[in-house]
Amino acid sequence: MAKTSTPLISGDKLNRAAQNILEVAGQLFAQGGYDGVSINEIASEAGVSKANIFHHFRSKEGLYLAALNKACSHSARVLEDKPIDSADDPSDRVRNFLSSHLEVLLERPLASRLIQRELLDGAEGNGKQLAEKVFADTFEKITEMVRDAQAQGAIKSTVDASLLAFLMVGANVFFFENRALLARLPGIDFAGSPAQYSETVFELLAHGFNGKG
Amino acid sequence: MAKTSTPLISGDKLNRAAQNILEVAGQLFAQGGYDGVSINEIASEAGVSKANIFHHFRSKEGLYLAALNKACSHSARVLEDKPIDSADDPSDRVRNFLSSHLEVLLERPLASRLIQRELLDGAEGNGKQLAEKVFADTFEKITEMVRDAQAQGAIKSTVDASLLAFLMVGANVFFFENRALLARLPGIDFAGSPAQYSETVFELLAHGFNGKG
DNA sequence: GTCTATAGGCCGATAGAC
DNA sequence: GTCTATCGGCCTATAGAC
Repeated sequence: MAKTSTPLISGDKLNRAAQNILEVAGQLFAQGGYDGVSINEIASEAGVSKANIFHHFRSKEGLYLAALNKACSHSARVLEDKPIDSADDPSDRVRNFLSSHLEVLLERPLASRLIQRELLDGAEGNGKQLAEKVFADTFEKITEMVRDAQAQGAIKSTVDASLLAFLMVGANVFFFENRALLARLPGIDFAGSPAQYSETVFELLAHGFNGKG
Repeated sequence: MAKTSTPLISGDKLNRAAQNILEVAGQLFAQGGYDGVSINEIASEAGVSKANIFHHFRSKEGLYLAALNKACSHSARVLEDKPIDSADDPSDRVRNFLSSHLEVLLERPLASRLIQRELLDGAEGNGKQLAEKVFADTFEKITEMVRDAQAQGAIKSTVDASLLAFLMVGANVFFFENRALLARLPGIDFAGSPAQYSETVFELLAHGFNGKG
């Protein structure tokens, strides 16, 4: 269990005004994307002048990176704190991961969205590297958990651990990104309840759809 | 099998120059998003003047909608044509869907990306409705396929058909969106081969990870 | 640290010649 | 149908008073 805890330094020693700007910027960037939000809007929403923003942050890109950095720090820290390994049964650890991970995504939806957005359409550069590190770390952690479960005989050794990890993360992210649309479609039982979704996904992944059960 | 074939009229009666503009615009919008691409860039890339674009298309938004419409038409038509139902074994139909759907996504990656982008960050409006219709139709079609397979005893009746459909679409979309990053991560066998990915996902979904197999 | 004022540039969209 | 030239507006970023 190597601990490569690159700190992903957040804006911790910023004063109240700067923190406020960062907070507002994070929300707006998450909703509108980098190009879709102007410094004017952020200034207006934060109740400060445009020049004040440029006093606290080098440039629009600097502000964006600071907001993304904050979101990534939060996401990494929360996943680190979640006691996934607390359960004794390795199968329960997988079950717990599925629900915990989805809860983390839903807990701070705008931070999650900011990271997802950067992964999907961010230009190559500092921002994308940050977001990709969050993705890779999450992915690595869950892959490791699957391998442990395989070593203990709770998961078939024939299953590709990274594939199962990828499917689990994907199932959660896909639910997170499409939950609004899902709720509008008719006849979807799991749309409104993340906990129910997690449990049903676990059952399906565990036992498969094959047969007449 | 109700056939609600709303045509999603594409720019079929456009002349060569306009088609060219539409093609270029579709590519650039897919890569950069609506706000990330200017009419100047499209004009330059297409080899025409900016005024010419406004001659053929009412506005920037009109051009964007035409490009999105074209992508949606393609996506809907291809899914309609794919002979998913050709297999006799309902289990094979599910297997075929997984690989066919992923192939469709990868066949025209920019069109797929344009639709995905609109689903994720598009403002409420005509564009989002178009993209959501494509999503909903795909989702409905595959749900129906799962229900058929259940009726024939190939899939457990206890499985939630819409959940399985959602997981299958999600597994493919998540692979499509993250394939570049996936290829950069170490130790991922399925990253470079969509066919292998589809097959492995099918096996896992069919039999589950439970047990010592 | 916070503000007003403004520089300088690119934007979407239009006018009008050919 | 295609162009050049241009308009008014909004953008990021800076200057300088307080």
